This record gives sequence, C-alpha cells and structure tokens, in this order.
Amino acid sequence: MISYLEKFKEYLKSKGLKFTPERKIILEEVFLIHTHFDSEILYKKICGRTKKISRATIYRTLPLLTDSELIKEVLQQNGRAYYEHIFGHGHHDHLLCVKCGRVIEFYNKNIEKLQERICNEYDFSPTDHKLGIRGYCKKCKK
Amino acid sequence: MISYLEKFKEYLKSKGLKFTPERKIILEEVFLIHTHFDSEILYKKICGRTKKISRATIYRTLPLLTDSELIKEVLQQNGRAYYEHIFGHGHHDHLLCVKCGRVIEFYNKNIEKLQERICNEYDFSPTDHKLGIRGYCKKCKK
DNA sequence: GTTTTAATTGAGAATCATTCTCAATTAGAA
DNA sequence: TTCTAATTGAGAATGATTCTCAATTAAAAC
Ligand SMILES: [Mn+2]
Ligand SMILES: [Mn+2]
Ligand SMILES: [Zn+2]
Ligand SMILES: [Zn+2]
Repeated sequence: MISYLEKFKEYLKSKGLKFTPERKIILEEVFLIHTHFDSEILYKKICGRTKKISRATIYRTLPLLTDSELIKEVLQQNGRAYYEHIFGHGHHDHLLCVKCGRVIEFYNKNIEKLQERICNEYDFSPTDHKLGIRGYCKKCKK
Repeated sequence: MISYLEKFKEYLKSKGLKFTPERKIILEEVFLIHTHFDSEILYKKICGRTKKISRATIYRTLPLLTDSELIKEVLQQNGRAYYEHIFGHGHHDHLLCVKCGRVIEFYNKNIEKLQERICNEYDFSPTDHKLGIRGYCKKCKK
C-alpha cells in the first residue's frame, strides 16, 4: 500500500526533480479536495489553509501530478481545466447536469469491455479515455 | 430531405436572427471541411476561398451552428476548441492518437444502449455525450 | 419600392487562463 | 559543507476568445 506521497516522491526522483515544500503542500491539498477542482480553487484553498504558493507553481505542479497518475484532467469548461485526484480511486466516467452543474460518477464494466474490443478492432493501443454524458439530472428534468 | 442551409435559415428565423452573407459563407465552408477544424482553420480557409470575414464574426457564428445542431464541438486541445459538422452524419465517437494526432471515428450500438441504461438508473435525461479514447494508433504503437 | 429598426459586422481593445522570464533561493547529491 | 541544477515568485507575455461601438444591413412593415 504505497501512499500518494511516496508515489509522488518516486516519480520526482525518477525524473531527477526535487521534492519541495510547495509540491508537498499542493499534493496534500489535492487529496483533501474530494470534488473536481481547477487551478484557482486549488490556489485559494492553499492560500487559506497553509501558506501562499504562486499560481505559477501550481500550474507547474499540475502536469507533474498528472504524469505521475495521481490526478487526472476530467474536463475543460469555460476555458478552464478541471481535475480530480485518482490515486486510490477506481476509474469512472461522468454524467454532467447542464443546468445545475451536478456531477454524477458511474462505472460500467461492459462499456469498458466494449471499448477494449473496439481498440482491438482498430489495432489501437489505449492509454486512457473519457466518457462524459451531458443532460439534465433528476432534479433539473422537472 | 431538408438541407443544412434550410435548417440554418429556419433556426435563425426561429430566434429572430438574420441570414447574412457572412453566415452563409461560414456555413458553406464548414460543410466543405471534412475533418475536425478550429476557428483559425476556418478563418484561413474562408480568407483564401471567398472573402475576408472577421474572426469575431466566425466566433459569433460557431455557437449558432452548434445550437442549430449543424456542428458539434468534438474536443478541446491546446486551449483551442475543435468542431466537426454533424448534419447528415450519424453520431460517432473517437479514438485519438496521442503521437501522430490521427483521429479514428467509430460507432458502437451496444455502448450507446448501455449509456441509455445508465441514464435510466440515475434518472438522468441525456442531451449528448462524448467518448474519446486516447492512445497509440496502429502505426504509432511500433 | 421605401421606410424603419433591431441585428450584424469589423477593427481593435479587453479579458482571462495559462505559460514564460529571470533573478534569487534551495533540495539533495557528493 | 559545498556545489549545482532545479525551483520559486512576481510579473510580463501569450493566445484564444469575448467585448465594444460606430457604421452597415436584413427583412418586416408599410
Ligand atoms: Mn469524478
Ligand atoms: Mn469526428
Ligand atoms: Zn441538475
Ligand atoms: Zn498515431
């Protein structure tokens, strides 16, 4: 049971990068947030909770966390990139309510299998995928 | 068999908007392009082929074409939005090669059905969806 | 056809997320 | 402790997209 902290440290070491206090703070904040977040949400939470870290550093760290498979970019909306932490969580896809913004996560093994089959057909070697279904949630469909 | 031109005209009329020469040119160019395109590609093709239309007008027209279901935003990459025309074409999803950029279109009825089932489970009323599988295409997997 | 008016256009400014620059700092190997 | 390449913060730069506004025009009403 390797921790996200160890995983990040190993990743950094493997790339000849340093484990800095700023990176530690960002990493920890990312795993305190249990919803989708963008760089600004992260920036404000860190400023409020710990110490000020520049936006530049946050923007520089997000790709490191993505490369090390600790977080994932889940969607782009209004020109902003949204992320979620994925370490310790199973893969899932999303239902997105276009009215209230609610996000529902789901997982369907058969869809995953069918995707594999399609990749085989096209001789395509998948690394990851995103399935987002937009529409109206229970409450918003009236 | 209504044409895309008629469909756009009807949409504009229904919204109290005008059918202008600029909108006609943009519409026609969009249906001459049979790949994914962004605003810049569209801008340059129009400048080269017909007459100069300002970027502002192109940016203002793309949402009209989207709302009228003539085109669809297929993905966002490098901060740019990519579209494809969908009028007259069946729904499909995409395999995206992360190395060479190749885009493969596919359609799988069973995946579509499973999505409907999931929406039912969550009492969710879908409007549209996007499934993008990233990875390495036949040529790039070596 | 003429009038009327709200919609549209182009040019450039503004916005805003993200990236870049660079001087000062620092992690971590030796 | 020393050494050096990596990192940081502040602010400038970038670049896609949106906005502003004066001049133009589609098309409804006459
Ligand atoms: Mn999620
Ligand atoms: Mn396509
Ligand atoms: Zn909702
Ligand atoms: Zn390829």
